Amino acid sequence: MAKDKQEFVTYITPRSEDFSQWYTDVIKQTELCDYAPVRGCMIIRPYGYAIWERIQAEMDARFKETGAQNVYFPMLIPESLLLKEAEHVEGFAPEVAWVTQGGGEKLQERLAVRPTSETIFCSMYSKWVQTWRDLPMMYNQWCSVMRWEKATRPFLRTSEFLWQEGHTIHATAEEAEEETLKMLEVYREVAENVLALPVYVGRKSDKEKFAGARATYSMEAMMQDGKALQAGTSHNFGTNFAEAFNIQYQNKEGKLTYVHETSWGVSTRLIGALIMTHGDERGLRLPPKVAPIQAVILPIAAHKGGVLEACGELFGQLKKAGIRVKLDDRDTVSPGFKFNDWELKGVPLRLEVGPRDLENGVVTVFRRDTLEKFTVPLEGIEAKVQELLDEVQQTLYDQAKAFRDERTVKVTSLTELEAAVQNGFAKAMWCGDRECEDKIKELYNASSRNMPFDQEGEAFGDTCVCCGKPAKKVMFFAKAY
RNA sequence: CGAGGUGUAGCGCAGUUUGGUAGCGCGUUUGGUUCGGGACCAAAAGGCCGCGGGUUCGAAUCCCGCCACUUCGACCA
Repeated sequence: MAKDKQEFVTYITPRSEDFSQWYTDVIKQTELCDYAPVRGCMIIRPYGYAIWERIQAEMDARFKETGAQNVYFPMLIPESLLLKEAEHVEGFAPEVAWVTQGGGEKLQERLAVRPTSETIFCSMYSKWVQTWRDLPMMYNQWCSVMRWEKATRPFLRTSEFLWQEGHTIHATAEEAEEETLKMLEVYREVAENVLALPVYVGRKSDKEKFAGARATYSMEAMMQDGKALQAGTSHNFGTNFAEAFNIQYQNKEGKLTYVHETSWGVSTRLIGALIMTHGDERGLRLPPKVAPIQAVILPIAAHKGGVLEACGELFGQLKKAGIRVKLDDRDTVSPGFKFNDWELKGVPLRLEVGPRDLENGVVTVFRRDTLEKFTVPLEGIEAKVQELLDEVQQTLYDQAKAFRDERTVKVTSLTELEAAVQNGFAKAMWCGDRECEDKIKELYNASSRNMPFDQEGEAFGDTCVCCGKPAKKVMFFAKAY
């Protein structure tokens, strides 16, 4: 035991030095995932999957409240189906993986490994929908999709990724738009209240919208290197797909009418967002509401009498109070190792129980968010832990929001925009022309993110940041993942 | 797909310039002492040096080809 080693030693690359390397280090050391022996694919390991399960649980409960039902559709989509909607094909064709052979025989028609499932949902809608009484139909599926990405990065962009895709059809344009916005709001609420990720919600430009959509809405989060991460999307397709797939119902007047369709999705990318938003020099910091382990109990000098017993009792108390708690009673590693291990893994609270604590009837608590260490009486510990968890949740959100707000800059010239996107978001007035988006991308490698809903209230000028022509749109620009 | 970079023990790397038969740190195994911030001592195990070909008495090292990974661009949840 080296007594002189009092200071915390980091084993990961500092964020400030190389953010990418820091991200890679954190992922590796926390054992969230590993690279698979398959091009661009990753293996999600137990700890990473546990986080995904928490996200799933929170999302799924809300989906059900909105009336969406879970279903499962096939992974393979016949080429003819995929080709039916022109814009959709054009958008996805470059990144589709194909199955051309089965059981040693060449297939008559090749099958796409789904990059997304609109087309196969549509093929079924056309059979299922007869009358206005059948509407709306609201489905969701948890599955994986595959996109043959050129450059991949764990959780942020992999060839295959886990996600949730909701697909709904409605009788009217109004209902479809309402659904699209409602689901975006569900995403925002989970992102901010559960994941502690402050997001900007708004509408995508035509350039950036989903292939085949009439309108795409997104939530955009800011990572600690100032880059934007699209953390969830909700699309309104209008009757685009309905026309291509002939999805019609008989309305109350007995007239055949096209349905209005939506889809919405979030993916394991949210885990990447958690890491890149909350992580620090010691690794991951998980908001208590998504943390698979909210508090870890560490026995100190466990070989001494009474310590393990006290830990076991504390564990039982907290578990009974509904806290996701873990007792780390490994006798193979030192307490110092465990401190670092759980800090790296982002567990919000650490409860140390040693002989000294027992003498005083307290536990030593360490907050992962503020790195504060203090003692708390064993008496009434459940309530105190719950209170601390709530505080950590709030602090992480507040820190992330302060960071984002500070780095979101209103700009009125390209010079200002260039400076702003170096370490955050530029909020600018924009004429709405594709040419200006392209130019900003070309010059500064920044893309349009989305337009806030309250355009009137947010406006701060009337000329385009790029071309100087009249502009009514407020748009966020940023470098993006 | 364009431009770089890297492939050597589970992980991180040195060795390649100037060819001579495989090294370091961490981890792992065994034993002992430890335990309030990544413990210490001792011993041990672990290699198709990315793949294929060539040059050479001899190749991790030189030459040719391929593959994989990776960074930055273009494309994307």
